[in-house]
Amino acid sequence: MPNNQFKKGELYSFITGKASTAIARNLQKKFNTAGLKITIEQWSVLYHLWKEDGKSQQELCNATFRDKPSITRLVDNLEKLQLVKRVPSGNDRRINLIYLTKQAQKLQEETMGLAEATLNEALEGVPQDRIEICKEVLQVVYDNLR
Amino acid sequence: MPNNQFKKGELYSFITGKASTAIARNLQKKFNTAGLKITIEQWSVLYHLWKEDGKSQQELCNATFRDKPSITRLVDNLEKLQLVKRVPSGNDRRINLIYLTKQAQKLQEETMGLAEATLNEALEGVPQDRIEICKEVLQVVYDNLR
DNA sequence: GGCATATAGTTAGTTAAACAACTAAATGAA
DNA sequence: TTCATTTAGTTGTTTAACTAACTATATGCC
Repeated sequence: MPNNQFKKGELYSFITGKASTAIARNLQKKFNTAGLKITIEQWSVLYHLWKEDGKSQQELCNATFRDKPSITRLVDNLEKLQLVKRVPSGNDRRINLIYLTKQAQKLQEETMGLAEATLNEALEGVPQDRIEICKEVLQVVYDNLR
Repeated sequence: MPNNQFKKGELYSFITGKASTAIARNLQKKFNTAGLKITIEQWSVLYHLWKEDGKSQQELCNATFRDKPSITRLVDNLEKLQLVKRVPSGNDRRINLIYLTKQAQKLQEETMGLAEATLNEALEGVPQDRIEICKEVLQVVYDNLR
């Protein structure tokens, strides 16, 4: 018995993720306006390296929910921008460990401030308890499909 | 006074839209498995044409939250697949009206069933009232940033 | 009518995602 | 030790998004 909670007219936004698209575009514009020449996707990789760098590309795949070719090319472009460096692992010669450069470390504070500003705009007028419920529902969706 | 509702550790999923990415991938896999050779993005255009075709490309931009070059190329590819046809508007020679072919009309029922199945999997175990709140929050986010 | 402006759509260039096919290195079982 | 399997990462191809620059047509003001 399917839980037929969705009427057809309601399918669209959930599938296409208009809200997260709007958030990403807003943040990308803030980056551009601030003269920060990085993409949202590059930022999402840096985000996990700021928590702790020296991660392998595979670990970045898991953290960012991207496949291996996507991470290969994102790391390629981040290396071109001199924001990260690939360092071969001593233990396992298949593995690259990805380290932040000094320039990337400088980006953290500024971009995090812009990201918080975007979320504050996005969620203006939404009570905290409803935000919590929304986050929890999205987490279940992710866990159900992963 | 900003409503500083997000702590740093909670930024990531909201911005990157992992839940909607998971939904879109799941549905794309269902299309592939069923032998339906369309992308989610193409489906999102067809979705609005199934409601009513003969829309202009600009109307499709607004409906799908995409810019004009994206719609130009999606319509290009849908035309190559013989799923839509561009028809010049009689009133305004700048405008193309986009009409579904018979083949596209046949796709509607099957793809809508798969989309509902994806959403039922995604939302399994989530009570209806929490789904409603989540949808409303995402709508506010979209309205706030659009 | 004539001209500035706005609107509809296209084209070009860069970045990214999905998939398949590939190389190199590590693992594990006989 | 050897050989199949697994894991880490790369490369090639197609589709799509974003920006900027462009063409063609319509609108509105004088």
